[in-house]
Amino acid sequence: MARPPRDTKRAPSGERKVFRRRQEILDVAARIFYEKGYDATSTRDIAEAAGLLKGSLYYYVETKEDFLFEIIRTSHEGALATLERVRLFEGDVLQKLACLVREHLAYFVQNLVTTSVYFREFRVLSPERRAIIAAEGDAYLEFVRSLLFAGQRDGVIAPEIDVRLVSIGLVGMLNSAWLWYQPGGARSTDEIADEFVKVIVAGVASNGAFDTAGSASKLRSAAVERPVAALPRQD
Amino acid sequence: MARPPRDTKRAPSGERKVFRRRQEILDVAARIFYEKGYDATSTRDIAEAAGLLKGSLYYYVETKEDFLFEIIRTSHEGALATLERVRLFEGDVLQKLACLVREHLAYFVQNLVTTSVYFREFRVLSPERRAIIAAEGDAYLEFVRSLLFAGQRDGVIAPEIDVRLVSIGLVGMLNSAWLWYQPGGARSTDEIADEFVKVIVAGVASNGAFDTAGSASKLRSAAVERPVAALPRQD
Amino acid sequence: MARPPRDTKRAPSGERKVFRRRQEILDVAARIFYEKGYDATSTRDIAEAAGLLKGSLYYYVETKEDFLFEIIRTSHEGALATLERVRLFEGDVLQKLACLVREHLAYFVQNLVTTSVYFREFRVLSPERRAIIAAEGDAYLEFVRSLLFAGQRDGVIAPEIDVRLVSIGLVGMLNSAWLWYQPGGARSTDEIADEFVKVIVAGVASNGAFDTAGSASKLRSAAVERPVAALPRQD
Amino acid sequence: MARPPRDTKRAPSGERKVFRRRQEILDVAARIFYEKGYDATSTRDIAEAAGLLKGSLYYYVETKEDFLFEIIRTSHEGALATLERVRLFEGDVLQKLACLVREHLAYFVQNLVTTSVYFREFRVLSPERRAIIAAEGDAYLEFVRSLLFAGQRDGVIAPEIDVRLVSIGLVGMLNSAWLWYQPGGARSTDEIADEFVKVIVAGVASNGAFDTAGSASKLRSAAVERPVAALPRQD
DNA sequence: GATGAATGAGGATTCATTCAT
DNA sequence: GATGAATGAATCCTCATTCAT
Repeated sequence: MARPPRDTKRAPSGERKVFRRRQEILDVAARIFYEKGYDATSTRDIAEAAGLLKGSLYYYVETKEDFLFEIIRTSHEGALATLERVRLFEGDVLQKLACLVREHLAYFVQNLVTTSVYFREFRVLSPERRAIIAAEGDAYLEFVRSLLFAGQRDGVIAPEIDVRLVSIGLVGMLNSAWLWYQPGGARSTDEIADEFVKVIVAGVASNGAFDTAGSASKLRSAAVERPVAALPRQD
Repeated sequence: MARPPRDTKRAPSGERKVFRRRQEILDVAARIFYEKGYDATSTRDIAEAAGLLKGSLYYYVETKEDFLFEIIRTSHEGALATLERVRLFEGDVLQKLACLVREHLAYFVQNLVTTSVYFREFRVLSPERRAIIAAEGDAYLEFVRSLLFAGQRDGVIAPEIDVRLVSIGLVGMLNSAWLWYQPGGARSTDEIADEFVKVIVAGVASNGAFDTAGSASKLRSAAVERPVAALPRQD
Repeated sequence: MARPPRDTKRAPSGERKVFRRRQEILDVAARIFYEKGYDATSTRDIAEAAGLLKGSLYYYVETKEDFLFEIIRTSHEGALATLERVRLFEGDVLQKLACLVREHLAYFVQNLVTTSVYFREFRVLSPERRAIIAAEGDAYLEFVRSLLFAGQRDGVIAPEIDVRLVSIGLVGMLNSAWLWYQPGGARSTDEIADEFVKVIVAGVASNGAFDTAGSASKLRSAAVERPVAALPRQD
Repeated sequence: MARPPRDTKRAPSGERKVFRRRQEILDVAARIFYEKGYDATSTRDIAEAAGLLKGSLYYYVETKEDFLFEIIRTSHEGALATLERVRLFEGDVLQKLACLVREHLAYFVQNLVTTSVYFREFRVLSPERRAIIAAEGDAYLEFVRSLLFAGQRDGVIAPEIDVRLVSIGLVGMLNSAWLWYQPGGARSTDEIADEFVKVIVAGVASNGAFDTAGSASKLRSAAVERPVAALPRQD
């Protein structure tokens, strides 16, 4: 018999009910933010959609921004969690890369509303909160980089590739999904992912080297200081 | 040589003066939108930065949204104009593709403020105005597609690539630049572009084909109905 | 005796309270509109007079025009309601006509503020709202007409009278009351009404159908202090 | 050869031109006030309709209210001038009364725009200006009264009538014309006037003093399409 | 847990008016 | 005579937030 996870002092079912209600409201809020944008959404909109009055929201939350933060944090953490599956994936670097692409896109698709809110509204968060998300988010980019570095070490990824820049581009590409993915589209997520995998892996793999000698200038290895946020970070 | 009949004394310099002042204000507005976001920017912020009073802005503009629209439209049209240079570029498809990547990134870098405002705030535009931009914007994606199709016809681009999806991914990748590009970064735009070119071209080129057969599921050829917006479109 | 199931504890007194407060504010607004005119009255004026802040008005109303509409609608419906008493009045057509004049004037006098606001500001209402009022309002004129027509049928009203035109003139005359009626004037409403009755009935009655002397109460000769402006004056 | 009336020191034609232009602008303003109401009309509306810019109006006028005052004053003086014709009319009191009704209505019809503006907007004038108009205006009512008193002296007007009240009612009736008169209506002004004359004269005349049948011109029975609003309707 | 009533600061916008040119 | 650019005060309205009940 599982115990209620935390804070069990009393009124366990009561507390859980509040928790559930709160989650309901957050879901409602996410959907409205998704549809109208954060700034264009009033607390009244949220309250009405959740079936209570404006003022009553403040039982669950302290400021309107709290809604946004909770939504973004949850979305972000979910995205980071997909990395775990990539880590556990058995295969070489290229296969892991393919796995990452698939997981990333799958997560987007399954969480389109919150993911979109995250990407659209990240910047309205307070600097402090932005920093919290950003810190976690760097881990994602770091993971991609380490994957690419490992691939170079293993010889399956072209050595002339600038890992920092390419990882940014790759993540940027995947992160654009919320802008074009259509829930009822003609392709399954898997099909979309496969297509991306094809191009990305071919792009970075060493055995498929394309002679870009002519067009590429000599690359110094200096890093781009403030690269793309990680998976879901956008600032 | 006859002089233009009337309006000559005042109108040209006069009209130009309003025009110039208006442009000044638009530039100021763009910068503030860039720094604080559209919704967080008050008309008073703009007015003060431009050296007039709140109300005086309305001599140049009818609504606050007009500022945004003007900024976005200009940014968007500038981006579309880069396609002309790609069209005129002499070379095969892969070289043209490389050219497009360079021009795209160069435009972003040189117009970071307006481009960023465009991407961040596109959705606050009224549906009508969004539609205006979107309509023009489809041309960009269409161009990329025709380029890839031509490459497949010429045999330089892998035939198994789904042009629609890949063009979306490619454009999505380039469009993410505003999120990570740092004006004073260690890399020149050319270097960054070269890096992207390397990966992209390698990714789509047929001669460097990577065997993705294992990872790719069977692809049906149905199109994605409403794929990513064009270059600068985002909705 | 079962109590109404829910909402009973709070709702009735609660709802009534808002309702009452709203009515208070409407009354205050009517008075200020009466004194300064609608356009010259700011929401701040209303709020201050009602003892709240500008913004707080919008808890009770959605736009400033709502105040006006509510005032006018109430005034209008009250006026229409007087017709009921005329309908129930026992007597011949001429006596009913006399009754109508008295009721009409009595209503004006007892509701001078709202009636005046109605007449002064009717045109600032939106076309939609104007139409709502107007639709109801036609009933009044229609009633007067049917009364006059009935009188012609009965032979008590001169057959050569154009009922449509005369009813307009009659109503126009009564409706001018708000322009000249003085609350503290030397004449009672009854006396004023009698005077009008005399002239109107004499004006429309067939020869000999109405005994002027009988219907008039004893008139004192005191003047109405601030009567209607002259020809075109209206204040 | 008539000399320019006043202020002939110099630039007679120049001054006249300004005068004419000013009158043009006043006419334009009157029409817009008539259509939209004074408060809803901006100086820009007037300027545009007159073919110049907002600021340029102030060459002709010092404040927006000046437009209104000029319009109302002109309208008012024109109305008063009709009294002259009534004074000169040869006939007994009842005939003079009939003449007054006709002149009054004729003036309204021929000056519907300015008359309506006068009635609608009189109250937005400053107290000082209102007083100016009002002072002149009392003469009108005074004239009507003296007419009725004379009629009582001559025995053609019923002695039991309260002249003050009845004159108010009579004028109120005539003054309501702007609310219901329709330029393209089925009745001529004369026909309308005759109808009013019939009732009014019958209403005030001593028994048998006035032959109703004789004074009325032949009446067609066509209806007035959009007559006065109902009781409290005013549009 | 939720409501109802209000707050108070700030928002975009309007507009009569001015005045140097 | 008219323009163009700006003023500055006022306007209606929005909205996140509070708190006694």
